[in-house]
Amino acid sequence: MPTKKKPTAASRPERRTELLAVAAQVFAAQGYDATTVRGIADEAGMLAGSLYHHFDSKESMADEILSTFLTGLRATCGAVLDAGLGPRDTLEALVTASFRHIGRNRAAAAIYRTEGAHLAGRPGFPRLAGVRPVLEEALSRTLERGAADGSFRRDLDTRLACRLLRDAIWGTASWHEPGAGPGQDHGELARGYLTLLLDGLTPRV
Amino acid sequence: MPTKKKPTAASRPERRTELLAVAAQVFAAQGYDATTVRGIADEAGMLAGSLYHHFDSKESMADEILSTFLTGLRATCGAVLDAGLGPRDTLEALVTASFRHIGRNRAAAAIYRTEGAHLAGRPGFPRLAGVRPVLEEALSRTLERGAADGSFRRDLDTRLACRLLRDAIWGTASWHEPGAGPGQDHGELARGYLTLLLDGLTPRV
Amino acid sequence: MPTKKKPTAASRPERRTELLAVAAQVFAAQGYDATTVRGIADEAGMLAGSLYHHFDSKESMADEILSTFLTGLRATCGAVLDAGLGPRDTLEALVTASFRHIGRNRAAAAIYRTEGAHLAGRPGFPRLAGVRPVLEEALSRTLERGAADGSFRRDLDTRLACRLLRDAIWGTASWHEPGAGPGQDHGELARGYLTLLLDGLTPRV
Amino acid sequence: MPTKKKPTAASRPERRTELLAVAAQVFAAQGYDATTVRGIADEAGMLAGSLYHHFDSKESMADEILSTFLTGLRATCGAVLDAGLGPRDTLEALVTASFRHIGRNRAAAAIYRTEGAHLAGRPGFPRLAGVRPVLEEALSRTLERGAADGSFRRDLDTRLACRLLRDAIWGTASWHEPGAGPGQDHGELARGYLTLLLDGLTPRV
DNA sequence: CATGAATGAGTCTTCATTCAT
DNA sequence: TATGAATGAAGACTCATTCAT
Repeated sequence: MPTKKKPTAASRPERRTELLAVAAQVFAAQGYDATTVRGIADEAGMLAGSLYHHFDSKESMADEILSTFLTGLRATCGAVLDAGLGPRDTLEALVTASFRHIGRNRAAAAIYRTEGAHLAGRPGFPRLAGVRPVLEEALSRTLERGAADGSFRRDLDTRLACRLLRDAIWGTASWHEPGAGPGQDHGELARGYLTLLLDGLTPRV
Repeated sequence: MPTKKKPTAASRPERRTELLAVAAQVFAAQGYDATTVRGIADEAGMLAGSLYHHFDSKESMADEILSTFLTGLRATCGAVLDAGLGPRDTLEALVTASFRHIGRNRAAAAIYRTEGAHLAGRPGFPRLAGVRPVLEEALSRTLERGAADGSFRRDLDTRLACRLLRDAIWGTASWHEPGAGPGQDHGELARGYLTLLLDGLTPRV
Repeated sequence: MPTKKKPTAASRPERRTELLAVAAQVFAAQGYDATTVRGIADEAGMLAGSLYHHFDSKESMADEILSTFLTGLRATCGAVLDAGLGPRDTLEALVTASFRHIGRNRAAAAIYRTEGAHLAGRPGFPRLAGVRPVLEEALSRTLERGAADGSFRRDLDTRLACRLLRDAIWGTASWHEPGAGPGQDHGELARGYLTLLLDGLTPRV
Repeated sequence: MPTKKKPTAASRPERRTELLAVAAQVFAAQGYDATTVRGIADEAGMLAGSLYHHFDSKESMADEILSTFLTGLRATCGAVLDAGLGPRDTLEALVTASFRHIGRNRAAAAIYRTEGAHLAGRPGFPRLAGVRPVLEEALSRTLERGAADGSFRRDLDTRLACRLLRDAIWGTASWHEPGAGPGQDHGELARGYLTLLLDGLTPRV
């Protein structure tokens, strides 16, 4: 029987995704530990026990939310790095793409930013445990490349700059303004940030 | 009667402070909700129940840790703003002082950064509820002043810059490297960050 | 939406009632504070935590037991007063009906008699807090009416007589003889008491 | 060494008595189980631990309060019975003396009435465990004697009458009116009650 | 005698999870 | 798939009691 699926994951992938979106929202709003399975179920219009027809556990929900988000981020960063652009353009593309990915997965990003470190250390988050900080690595490599070839200041403290960029990018995940439009901002935001940052990174004329 | 102490809040202030330091460490390492009172007590070398001789509740411990930290930060920022420096020097001083305060209260800062938003919304954190984002306000005001008087670029997007600075500063709270020396770094770190940032903020020659 | 039930107050009313009966028995036997939730659960053949599927708290159980009992007593007294009988017949009916109600709810009555006053003062017993002493009021009114119209001695100290009656009636709640048959006694008991009491209240021939 | 006393009872009997009076008040007001040792200590102006210089345990305090009260009641009843009065006078004397004793030890009486039955069943109340219901026995004997010799109605249901008297007497322990004068009432009260009761008990002319 | 810090047992309550219907 | 009753393991908190100072 080729249709044999995992025991508990027996629901339409459609429904799964819906439920994960709800769960992500609740996790982001209250924190993973403060979120009860019943809280998620309430929000989804069902009873707590019913969630277990779709997921193995509360942990597995969060693990899936986060690893899906991170897989997407990895793909995004990988595509940018593989595009063969120069350091400056690569940096721009990384920032822009990150903003977009975070903006499109606000809840997951918020969970990851605030609780990723704690959760990764726990058993029950296997997919989260081994994850490398992709974005940070991409930034680091790009900055070093640019500092070496003169795209950026030669005396740039790349480790510091990397952290600054990283924190700036992830910081946006916390701007919980749900009122803000979902999509179009990311572009402007990224450009604004880049203006601020690049003018500090680029060597003077 | 100033000598009348609350029943539980008694105990010599010395011990209180010690215990709060321990608690802060554990909260920072595991997250507030994942931390058990027994975990704190273990670390402090006593039994869980004994903590209640010094504190009213787990919540009150966290509330006190965070509000003490924030009160200090407010004082720090206030002193800088009151010094009557120009926008650029004020900004430098704010960043330096913040780094120092965060560096000296690493655990509290980490808790605040990762869980402040969640915790402030809960009952049981009265002192945290009404707190204004002091640092952010100080940064915002300083940036606007500098943009107006030409200390910074006149076309500066102050809101964006404020957020960038804020996220950069708070980001350091997460750099958990306990190996890093506790004291001397903050100065260099602040200077390094300022170099990166100011060169982007200052108008071109 | 009348079908919207409180989350915990759900469960079929049948089971609720059963559990409350068990709880009442245990409360009556050991006292409210000395009763542990686990003790009730043991008696009900379930685990302590499972009780919280039916009730919000230990307090709410006792509150419901007592307020249900008192509501019934109020209805009983009200019906008697509304029957339009003369003072003497009203008094007889009040005593008889009270005995019956107490006899049919022995456990609740015992709890109320011994702990009602203490519990009503605590938070967590909202339904008990505002309750008027219905039976006492009914007795008082009837005695005064009878003293005025000559059904009882004109020089009757109604306040004293009211208390005597009240204490006599409630006293039966303590006669915990579980061996005594549940039903038929109340009638005889009430008649016996009335003989004792009325011959003292009725004017001499 | 003839001055060797019990280990913990090492305080002036004076102080002991004071503290027991405080304890009785608190027990009566809140119930034995709901009363904390610290609550008693607060009321006594000392710390919880300090009470253990005077008493072995919370249980021993209550046990002493109750057994002292009951010993006094036994003596009182005994004296009345030994006076060699007729049934009617004996009954009057019993009621009057009981009222007085209860009125002078309001708190202890209230504790006994509401919690005596529960507490006597627990270990830790040795002096309370074996106690006979002296008052009830005295009443019962007197009623039977009177029914036999014609002092009371010959067809009197002595068991019922005994209970009625008992409940009426103990009922006064609950009349918590702390405003009411402490002493002089008991006489009037007893006389009032006796009027009510005796006119029902005495055979008709 | 009194203090106050600490103990250790126990209580109520929560919650993720299971499972028969 | 969904329900709702039940489980069992924990967790926060309380409190009688002890003891060194």
